[in-house]
Amino acid sequence: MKKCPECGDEKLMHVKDKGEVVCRSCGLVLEEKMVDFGQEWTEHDNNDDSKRRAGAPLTYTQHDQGLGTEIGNSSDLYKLNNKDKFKRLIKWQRRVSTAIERNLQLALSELKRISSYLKLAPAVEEESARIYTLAVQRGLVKGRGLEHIVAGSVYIASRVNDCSLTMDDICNASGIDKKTLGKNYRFILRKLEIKLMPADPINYVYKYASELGLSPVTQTKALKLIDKIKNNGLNSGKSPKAIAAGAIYLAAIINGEKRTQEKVAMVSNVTEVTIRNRYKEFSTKLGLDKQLSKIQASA
DNA sequence: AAGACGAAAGTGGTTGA
DNA sequence: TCAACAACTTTCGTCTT
Repeated sequence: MKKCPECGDEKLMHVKDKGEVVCRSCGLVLEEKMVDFGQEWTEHDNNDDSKRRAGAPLTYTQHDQGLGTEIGNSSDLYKLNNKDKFKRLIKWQRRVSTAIERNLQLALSELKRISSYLKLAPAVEEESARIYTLAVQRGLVKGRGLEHIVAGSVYIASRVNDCSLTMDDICNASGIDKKTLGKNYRFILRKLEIKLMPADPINYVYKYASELGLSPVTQTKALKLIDKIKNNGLNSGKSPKAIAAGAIYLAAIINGEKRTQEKVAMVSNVTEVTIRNRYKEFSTKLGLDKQLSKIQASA
C-alpha cells in the first residue's frame, strides 16, 4: 500500500476519469494522467496475431480519419488498362470528396488552432473533432458559420470530458460571443441528441485553489463542503462556478487562509455578490455560521 | 483605504402553459 | 411563443476593520 509522502496517510483515492491519485487527508496529487501503455489483450500464444493491428490509429482529427486513399496515376493498372477510365475515376473521386471533406479540412484546422490556444488534452480535441464530423454529416453546418459549430463542438467535448473550460474560455479562443456560442452548442446537442450532465463544481475547485495558492488541506475542505452541499440539494439550479467559488471562499476562512472575495471573484469569473450569496447560504444551511462568526470575531 | 455587505435594476436561461 | 421565475451580474452607497 502506498503512503502519502506529505502526511503519511494511506487513504488514497482515485479521482474519476482523471487518472489521478489523490491523498484523502491532505489533497496532495500523487500521480496524474496515468496511461497504460501495455496491450489491452492477453496473449495466450505467441502466434496469435488475430488481435494485432497495423497502421496508425483511427483519428477524427484528420478529415479522412487518416484512412484516405487516392487513385494514383502511376499504378500498374493505370498503365495496363485504358487511360480514359482511370482519368474519369480520378476526376470523380475529386468531385465526390469535395463538399464534406473540404469543409472538414477547414474546420479541423480551426479546431487545431483553438485546441492549441486552449492547450486541450488530445482526448478532448479528438472528441471535438468527432462531434464536428457528426454535425457535418447531418448537415448541421449548412447556413451556419463553420467556426460556430467548431466552437460548439469544443465546448461540448470539454463538458463531456469534465475539463473545467467555461464558455468564456471558448469565446476567447474562437472570437465568438457567448450568445452565439450558447445558441450553437445547444443546437448541436439537440440535433445529435447528446445529453450533457451539469458541470461538476469539483472540477473547478482544483483550478481555483491552485490559482489562489491555497493549501491542499483547504482544497480538500472545499471538496468536502461541496459534498455536503450536494447531499443537501443546495446545488440544484446554481452555477457550478458559483458553488465552487463559494465553497472555496468558505473553506479558506475556516482553515485560516482567508482570501478576499475580490480575489476569489477574479479567478472564478463570478462576481463578489454571487460569492457572498453562495457562501452565506452554505454557511447557514450547513450550520457553519457559529463557527464562522467565532473565527471572524477572533480575527 | 480596503474589504465586506446588501439593495436595486437589468440580463439570459429554464420551464410550463 | 410567451410569461413567470430563479440565478447571476452590474452598479453603487454604506458599514466595518
